[in-house]
Amino acid sequence: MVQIPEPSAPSSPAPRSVPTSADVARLAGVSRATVSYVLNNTSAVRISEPTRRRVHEAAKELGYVPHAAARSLRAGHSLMVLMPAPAIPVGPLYSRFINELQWALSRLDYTVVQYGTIGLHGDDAARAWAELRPVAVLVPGSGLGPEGVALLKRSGTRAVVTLGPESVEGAHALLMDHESVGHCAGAHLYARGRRRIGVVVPEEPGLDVFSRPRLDGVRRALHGTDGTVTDLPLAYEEQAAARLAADWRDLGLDAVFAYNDEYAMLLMRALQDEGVRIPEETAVIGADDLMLGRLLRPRLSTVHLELPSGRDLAELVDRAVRNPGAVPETHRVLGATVVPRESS
Amino acid sequence: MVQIPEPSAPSSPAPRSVPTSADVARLAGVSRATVSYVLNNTSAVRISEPTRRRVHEAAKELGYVPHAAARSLRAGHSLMVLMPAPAIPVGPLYSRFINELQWALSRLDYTVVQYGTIGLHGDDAARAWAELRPVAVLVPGSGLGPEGVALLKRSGTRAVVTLGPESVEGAHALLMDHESVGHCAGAHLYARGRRRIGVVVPEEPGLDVFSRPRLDGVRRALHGTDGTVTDLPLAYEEQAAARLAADWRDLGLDAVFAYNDEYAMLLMRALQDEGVRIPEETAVIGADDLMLGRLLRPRLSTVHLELPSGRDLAELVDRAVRNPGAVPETHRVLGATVVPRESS
DNA sequence: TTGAAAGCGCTACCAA
DNA sequence: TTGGTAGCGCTTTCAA
Repeated sequence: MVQIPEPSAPSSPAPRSVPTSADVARLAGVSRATVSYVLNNTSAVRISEPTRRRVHEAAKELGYVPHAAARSLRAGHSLMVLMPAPAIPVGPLYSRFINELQWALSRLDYTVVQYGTIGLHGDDAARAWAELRPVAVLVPGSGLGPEGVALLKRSGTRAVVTLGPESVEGAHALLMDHESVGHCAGAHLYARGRRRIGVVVPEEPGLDVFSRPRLDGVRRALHGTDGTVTDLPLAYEEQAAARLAADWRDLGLDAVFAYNDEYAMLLMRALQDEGVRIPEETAVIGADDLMLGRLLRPRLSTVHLELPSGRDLAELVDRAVRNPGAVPETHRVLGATVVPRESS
Repeated sequence: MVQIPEPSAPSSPAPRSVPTSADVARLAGVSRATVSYVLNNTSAVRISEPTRRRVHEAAKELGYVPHAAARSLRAGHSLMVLMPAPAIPVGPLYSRFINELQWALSRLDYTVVQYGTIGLHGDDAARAWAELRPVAVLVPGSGLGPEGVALLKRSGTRAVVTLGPESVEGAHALLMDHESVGHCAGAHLYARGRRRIGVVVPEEPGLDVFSRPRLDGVRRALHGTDGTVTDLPLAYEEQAAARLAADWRDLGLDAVFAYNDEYAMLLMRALQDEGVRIPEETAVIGADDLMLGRLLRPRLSTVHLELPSGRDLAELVDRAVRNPGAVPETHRVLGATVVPRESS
């Protein structure tokens, strides 16, 4: 435990302590109860106007700020919605989604907190979250098991919502089915007459949560046809891409689903440098529909992802919080549609 | 205020309340004090092994999780380091930095919390942060004034650190001087013999915090020379770039600093589509040194940014927390160096 | 209209 | 080695 020294050093000018509602009460010449009534605009109680003014002035003079922990301790609950902070760099798509969600939740009076839980896994993470007694927990990705959900609920969390590939017992689920992304891409390539399809699988750790299902999706799309699927491990580096491109013709592929637009750009560049003609020799398709892809030549075909609207998710959370006994909802929320452009 | 109904609905199976340390004590047949000693491994007190076991078993059986708010209320402080969650989509550079910082701070026993404060501004935001009684607050960008800092400090925050263009009275400052980024780029282009230099200024709101200083930096680099600087407002859209490119030759520019690599790619593509030869007719340089730039043809020159290491910042925070009376430190932390490639 | 006081869950002091 | 208990800051019931 970190030792925090008391502010006894003579260097600090005026280590006077943090003002409490009692200080405000004293200065205003009223009781703490009155202070609370005034500052919270308690409607059940009428306080005379002069008193209100005195309290407000005292609070302002002292720079009084209420203590959230004390308040929620007393209240027995907070309106905190907790999300683990993403451990991997996250694209503009997801950033936008988070922002929208925060906005929508704050309109409903909730407070969104992203909690950095790097290094904690599974139930340890769940326990750490539970210590904060959030009213709801939103967990992107996998990693939270049924035990974690149970733990949270026993600690008073009224709604647990997962955003990930699969639903978890006891939790609401927003199924982001990345398998469908792969399926989309695979079906598209097959429809375009491609038969030997490569699928880039990023070597970066943490991305397998998405890349595995995307690969599986392509496999499913090609299942029972005369097409084949080859997985292509690839690190997000120029040389790795160059190596892959050098061997390209030996692989005998006529199409590739490159995991996402960024990997697609990386690979496409390497292929072009190697003289592979796109889309004639090899069709390329990415995913995420980044601006980036429109700027490539040939323009990159992609799979457009439709994330749930922040407002919808906020409403789901609110509903779940108000009715914690209800049976968990499960929604498929990842709309995947092909945006055909020039590269496929 | 959102009304949270008591779990009285018959639908919820067992709305038994959240176990407290008193419950654990009761089940283990010991006092709450003993429970606290055991679960916190208090070294000043020796508890017999059988008792320890009983307590641990009881805690596990009940699924007991301590209540962070109660603990920090009692302790008088928390080890929470608060950051406002970024409101704009943030690049991989910054994501990496945040992660590193979180990791480093958690090694020092701090807990990093990103607090969503969309819609709150200036002192309102500061007040909202202060309610959580964080031990330290890290504020990227501008937007926090001296009053906000004072407010936080009066509420017990022991360290306020800003990461932004300018230092704020009373707070430690990590000066991210984007002016130097522009200066770098401008000096580079001038050295390459360019004289009529355009500077892309994104029209997206929220980016002016960075774009303004970058523009100023270019101006400073060219000040007192025979070079000229023209600002080029540009939205991050294909058509906007196409319009700008269509007028390009009329502008009579021989170089452009495109704010960052993404805008550089957008503009470069539009220019190439317009038949403008790069770098012969117009030199292009971006910033951020994204992978992206290396994949363009010609390869994009860029300004590489060196953010402070998360570990260093974590140590600054720790130092500041332990010695809150000390005079605020100010560090310039944004290393900017040109990476010349083929586009300039 | 205002005040006194209980108590949220926890830790740490003091006593046994 | 263990237990009793005060009190962190706040809200809210009950009395005045």
